[in-house]
Amino acid sequence: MTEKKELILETALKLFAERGFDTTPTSMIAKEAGVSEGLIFRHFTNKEGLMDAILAMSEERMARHVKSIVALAEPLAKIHATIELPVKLFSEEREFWKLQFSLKWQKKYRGQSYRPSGYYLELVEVITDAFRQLGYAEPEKEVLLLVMLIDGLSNQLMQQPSEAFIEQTLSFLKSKYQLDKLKS
Amino acid sequence: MTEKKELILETALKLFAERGFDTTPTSMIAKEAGVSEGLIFRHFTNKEGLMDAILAMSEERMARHVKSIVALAEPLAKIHATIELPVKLFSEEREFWKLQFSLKWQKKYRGQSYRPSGYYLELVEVITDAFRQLGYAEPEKEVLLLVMLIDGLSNQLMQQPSEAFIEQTLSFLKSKYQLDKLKS
DNA sequence: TAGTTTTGTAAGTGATTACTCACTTTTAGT
DNA sequence: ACTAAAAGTGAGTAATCACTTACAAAACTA
Repeated sequence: MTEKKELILETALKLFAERGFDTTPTSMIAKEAGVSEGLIFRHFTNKEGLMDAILAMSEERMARHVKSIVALAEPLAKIHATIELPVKLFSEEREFWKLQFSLKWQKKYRGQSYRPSGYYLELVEVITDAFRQLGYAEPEKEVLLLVMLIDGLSNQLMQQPSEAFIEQTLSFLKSKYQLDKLKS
Repeated sequence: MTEKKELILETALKLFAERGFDTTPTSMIAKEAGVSEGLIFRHFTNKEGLMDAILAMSEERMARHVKSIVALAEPLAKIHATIELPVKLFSEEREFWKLQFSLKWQKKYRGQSYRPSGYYLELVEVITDAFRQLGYAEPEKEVLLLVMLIDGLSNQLMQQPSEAFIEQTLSFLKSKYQLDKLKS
């Protein structure tokens, strides 16, 4: 990976997240990155190839996050870490994950990288087990609920990313998943 | 509203939902609707004007749904109806609401019609009150939780719209909001 | 150092796109 | 029936876009 290739990748990511894939011309990416437009096509073949490279990065980063959750010992810690995941994601690389989430609604990319991939299935499995260990009656459904909650939380974070709001919401959510709550 | 104007609106809605705003040329809309391309601009000035007209429809339809929820007598019925809202939306006019949700992530339209508008604020207020009546300790936060849940549910419905799945999920969610559950 | 591959550039190019314009047809008010 | 406004058409047009090509510089290999 040469310096300029990486620069193109980062610039494209930033611009795609800010303005969307279709509304960001390759000429703009080149200009912003300070390289010739042709270089984009030398390295990534297509505009779509550029996006695919970004998506591959996403896959890797997410896999790392999931790995760290799976490594936790306590089932409750795993669940809490999962709740915290979107906050962590956005605080670290906001634009990057924003792009990921917006892609869910684009037909073009829903078939490829967003289809439940390895790390997602692993996380679901691990969290199901965590619920089971905690004595929940319907662990599979609880996972689904948690997934929905996290999706919704991500949406909220995009629209209201204030520190205070995040803190409040997180602690409220965690209080819903505590040892002394009923498990029906 | 002439017949052809309405035809343009419906066709554009369908195509925008299927293929996205930016990747749907006005020429395609005209061809599919069986009208001349110029007519689109006569009626809606811009391609963006066409989208604005669609967004205005959305506002109206959503307002109707909210009104019917607000009209319910029992607080629990209001909450359950809110949970059912996304299912109702998607079963009735899938493409239409899909477009709405995808727009949340587009900068262009986030400032305009998607900003918490009248009906949304009213619904939040009413549901907050419902939680209060049911004796929940923190009704404001419960509403937020419910909003996130509904966002997440909408996401799920887009990816897995099978009847059985919807039915299961709905009844599970409703069971979480029952009179005999604790309200901490 | 000679030769080869890789990285980089600048200037196109054809296709597509949103939008315009000159014009005709239909509708509606009096 | 006359007329003015509104609805509708079809053939442009300028601009933009993804991508190509011919070529040069740099980096690697022997």
